[in-house]
Amino acid sequence: MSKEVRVRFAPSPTGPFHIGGARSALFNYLVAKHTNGKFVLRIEDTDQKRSTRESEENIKASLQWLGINWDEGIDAGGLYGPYRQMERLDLYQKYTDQLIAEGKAYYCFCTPEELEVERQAQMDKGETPVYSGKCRDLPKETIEQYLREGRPHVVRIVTPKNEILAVDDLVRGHVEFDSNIVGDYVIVKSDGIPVYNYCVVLDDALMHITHVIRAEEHLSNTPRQLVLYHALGFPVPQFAHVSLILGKDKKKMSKRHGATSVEQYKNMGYLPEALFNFLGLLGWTPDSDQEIFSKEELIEQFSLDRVAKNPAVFDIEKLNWINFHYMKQLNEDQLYAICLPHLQAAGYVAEKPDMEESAWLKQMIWALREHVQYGAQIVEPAKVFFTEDYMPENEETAAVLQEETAPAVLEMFRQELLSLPAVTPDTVQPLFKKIQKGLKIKGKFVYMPIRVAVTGVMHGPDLNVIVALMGRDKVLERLGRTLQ
RNA sequence: GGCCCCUUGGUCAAGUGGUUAAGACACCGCCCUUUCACGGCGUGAACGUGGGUUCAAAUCCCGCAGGGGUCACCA
Repeated sequence: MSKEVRVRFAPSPTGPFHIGGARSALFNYLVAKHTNGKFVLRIEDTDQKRSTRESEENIKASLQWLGINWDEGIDAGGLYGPYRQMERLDLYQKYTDQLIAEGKAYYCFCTPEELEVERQAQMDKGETPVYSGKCRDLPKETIEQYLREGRPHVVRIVTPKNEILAVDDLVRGHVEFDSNIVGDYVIVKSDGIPVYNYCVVLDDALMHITHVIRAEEHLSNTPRQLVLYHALGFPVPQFAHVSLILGKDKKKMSKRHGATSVEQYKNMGYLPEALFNFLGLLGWTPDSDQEIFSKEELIEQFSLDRVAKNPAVFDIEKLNWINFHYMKQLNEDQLYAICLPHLQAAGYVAEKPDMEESAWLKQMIWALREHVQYGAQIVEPAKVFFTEDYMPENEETAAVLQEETAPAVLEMFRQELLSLPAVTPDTVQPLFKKIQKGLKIKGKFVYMPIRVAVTGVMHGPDLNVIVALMGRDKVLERLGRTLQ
């Protein structure tokens, strides 16, 4: 048995939790669970300007909602904490001192202006901007003097020249980079806070992470990090760079593409199981035709060697299909819970419906379930029950009421309904047959005029169900309005 | 622009030298149905391009094109 697999998800809390982050977290989680390893959650909050506790909470809540639980990290504890980078500053400092003492890193006093000029010159020549190394060999006395003077400075890592930095990526294969394009980059900012590339390496190494599974945008960071692993003498973990999730236009998914945060999907009434399932299939395929996966099945079957190299477009239609599948498994109460908030948001239902109303709502929602792929979709079909200013939606629909037999049908239905002791789906259904026989017309000419008069549209659940749900008074009133 | 990654139907994708090039979503059609939907059945639809290698290439090699990512004292 080789050593335990330890993976991590290390988001920076700088905004709503993105769907792409969720997929990275999911893949890490699946690898951990599949191998009986550990999944660590670490917060990368060294960007003080953009990091917020609110975002951190959002990330945790989203992860929990999805059912992606972490074994170690924020709130969970563990042997290698703290798990928030800003709380690890002392640790970083120790290694920085060590690196400097060993001559593997050095103070740099170049001003941003100077650097900008250098960079621009290199860009103009069509070269990759790389730090010149100007401060690399500053005399010891000069350094000490500058330090005493309190000159602003950063710390840079010494990157060896003319080396090949190679990574054997678990999904991309062997990838090589030229160390000359890396240069002596900054590892500690002038405010004393270490930079991302430095923290990750230290943290991943110190937390004994064995597999770094992250989005492809980090692939080009890997050579930088490799330099650090070498300088610090830490073992290099396995890397797996998973391709990005794209929007419809094949560009990295962003706000322009509609909902991009996990929270938004939650709020739209998607089910966590569905998103979990969908995200799992985005960039990974089983070696079978299976499309619907429970969490357990995904854990059992997942493996990095079946992760696709090419980026995947986020296909909302497929998500809807998967979500619908899970929606069909809900019972009345569960479906009600998912749909209610949307009815309330639409202004159709009060904040706290009473017993009677919620009982009715449950029936109504249940009747519409075939039309609802995710919670928010309840609003459209439910509209007929709450809006009074409805009209036949188009000419074709309006024409139904112009049929020769329509008035007679509506009138007859009104009479029948009036004399019905109790209005239920079962008692209403026979009325249609009765009218059909009485007027000797096709069923379509019975159902359609009534349907349009009552709902304004030509489609929807069974008419008897609609009538029963709407109640006698409302139906009579609507029939009357049309008959005038 | 440099570096890096990617390229099979509209979308997700299987495929690792010989297949009628799977399957799913979507689309379209048919059936079911008072209607829409659900459900069932079915059709159409793909290897970016040019060169090689080979008896044989979606699969291997090279060029090109296209898309994407990244080049910070952001993560």
